Amino acid sequence: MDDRDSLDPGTEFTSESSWTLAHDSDSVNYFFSNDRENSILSEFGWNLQSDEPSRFKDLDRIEAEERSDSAGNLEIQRSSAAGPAGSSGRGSRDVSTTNYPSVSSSSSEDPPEKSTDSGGKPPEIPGLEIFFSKLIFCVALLIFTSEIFCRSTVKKKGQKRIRQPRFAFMTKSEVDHLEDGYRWRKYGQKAVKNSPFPRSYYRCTNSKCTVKKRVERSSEDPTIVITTYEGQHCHHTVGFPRGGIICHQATFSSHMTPPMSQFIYPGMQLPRENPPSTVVQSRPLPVVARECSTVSSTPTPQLATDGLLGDIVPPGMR
DNA sequence: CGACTTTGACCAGCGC
DNA sequence: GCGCTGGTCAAAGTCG
Repeated sequence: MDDRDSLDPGTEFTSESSWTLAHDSDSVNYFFSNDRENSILSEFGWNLQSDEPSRFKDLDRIEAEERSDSAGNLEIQRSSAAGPAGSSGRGSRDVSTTNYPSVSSSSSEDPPEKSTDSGGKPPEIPGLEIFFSKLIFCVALLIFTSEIFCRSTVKKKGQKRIRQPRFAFMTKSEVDHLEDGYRWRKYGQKAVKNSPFPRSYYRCTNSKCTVKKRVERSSEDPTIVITTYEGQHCHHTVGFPRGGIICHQATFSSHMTPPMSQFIYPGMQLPRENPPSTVVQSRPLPVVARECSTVSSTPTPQLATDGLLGDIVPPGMR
């Protein structure tokens, strides 16, 4: 029996802007995707990838496919169809901006990132970009950690390398290494087959912590950063540079099953099991894998006034 | 000077 | 066994 069941993966809870946590019960990987094209995030040009959860594959399968098939796609749905067009990978993405509505995250009609050409300079809002980057990762990480602690890793004798549960997040970002509340030390970088972009390897700087993460750009859409976490943190997050500290409520241990409510701030809507301020709207999900939950978060486009995470982190958690 | 990044070398796993 | 690839190590370099 799996503790993760406490999350009730079948539960659907959603709100105005919903993110989908796709959960393939046979694998250990979870993917977030934004399933509303006009969600606030995508309005700002920031979106987790929208896709049918069923199209997401677990990482091991992805890797197997990558190995066996030169065309090994990560099944990343492009939000800007032309891929690398025009811009050379990192740092090149425009925060599409002029008025948000023009962005429709996952549709193929998106023109390739055009940028500054038409008329005036599009107003850049790096603050927003950073803000939503952090927002996305904060929320994703919260769920991720809550999930990851629900799973105990069984060590087998003789196994040389124990692969811990891994979780991948795809985020539209021009920043490769997105802030997630922990401090990381880079320990390697490798060129990846079939990708022009290198993959970076990070380890949590906490000496007792074995969590690793890999960061790479999608070869199909360089604006997408794929971050893969492996392992579990055994410590609190560190503060963000501007003073916020997130999710320090839980003292993590491998056998814990932290309820989602431990990680989710009051503004967020929670699964049914976690009553506080739960507002559940039943809403048909587009295509739902065997198990799929929609985790809501209602990010307001309002910018933080007291730090980039100021309005992400609930007051009680600061 | 410590923390962190860079980067080439090395090792292990896997498919052929 | 061999070669390819991913993952890690560790020395050197960089930065604040």
